[in-house]
Amino acid sequence: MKQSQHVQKGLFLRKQELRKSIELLFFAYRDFTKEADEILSQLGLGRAHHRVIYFVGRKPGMTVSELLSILKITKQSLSRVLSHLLEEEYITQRPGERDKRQRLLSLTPKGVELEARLTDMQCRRFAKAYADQGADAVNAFQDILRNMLNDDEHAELK
Amino acid sequence: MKQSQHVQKGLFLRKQELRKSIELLFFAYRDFTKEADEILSQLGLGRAHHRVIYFVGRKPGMTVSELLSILKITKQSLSRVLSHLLEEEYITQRPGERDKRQRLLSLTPKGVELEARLTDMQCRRFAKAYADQGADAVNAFQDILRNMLNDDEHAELK
DNA sequence: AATATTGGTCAACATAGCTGACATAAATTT
DNA sequence: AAATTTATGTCAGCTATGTTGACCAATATT
Repeated sequence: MKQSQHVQKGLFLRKQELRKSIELLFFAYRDFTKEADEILSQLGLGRAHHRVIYFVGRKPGMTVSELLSILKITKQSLSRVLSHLLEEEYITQRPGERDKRQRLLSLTPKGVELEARLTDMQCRRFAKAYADQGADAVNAFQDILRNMLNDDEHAELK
Repeated sequence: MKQSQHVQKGLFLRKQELRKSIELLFFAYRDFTKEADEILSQLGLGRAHHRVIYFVGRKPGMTVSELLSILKITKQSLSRVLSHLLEEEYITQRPGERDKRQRLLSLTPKGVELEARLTDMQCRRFAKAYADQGADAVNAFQDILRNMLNDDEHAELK
């Protein structure tokens, strides 16, 4: 009986620990995104626009298909956001060289500026969160996040 | 010149590292929530319902105000979700004892069951992510998430 | 020449946020 | 006792971001 109580208590503590992790992730993600969301909303943009600008900024000349497979949203959802970014001249497109159907997407100077502003902001938040931690801690943090990913996807990050 | 190039390169690497963190967080959060979202959508519920069930489950007898201040959404948004959960009998309410205006919220057995199912699932994902890591790593992970929170909020988690 | 791929477009819908205005009941303060 | 604050509800309407399904056009590949 003593033994099973001990096990029970152990499981309970572990469960509490895991619930705390769930909550931390929820609140951390919310606070993390909020700052950028505020800037974006002043510009009449949303988080969906941010994602597009971010990933196009990371890989200029990216195609619509590539973007779709990263974002995992429908063509229609992306199309709405992308047309807006083209109209507002955050993004430019040029036809693919080998395949002329493709639209190779890049940031305009205006897009580069916004991307840098938002990314710098988010990098600063990470830098601050990492500041009092050693290299081992940062690696552990990244490893754990990587472990949370679905195994079958994200080949490039694993 | 050599020196400034070195500094430049250092900054560049650090920036890349921080961008990787941004991406990891984005993908990890997406994969983390997806699993529960699928269950929920089969039941005609969404992530907003999940949050309510989760936090009411964590603290039975919670009031609407408390919930509002945790979730930081508007009364109207919460009201929609909450009425649905009451109708579908995932949640019950009783008037407050000292203050009869309050609605003290609790899970019904049906609500308890769903909460457990979803929380267990998310706990399992964390347990898996923590599995090959030591206690130091787990603590570092949680500390870094805590550092990402806005300082002025989340007194209970800090 | 047939088929597959890349991409766009239209219509309609759902979810989950938001705002503003106003109502009611109960508790607290003056 | 009256006034104010608090906890909550409700109505109407808006926005952002996701969804589905149907269909079209241009271009590549076989």
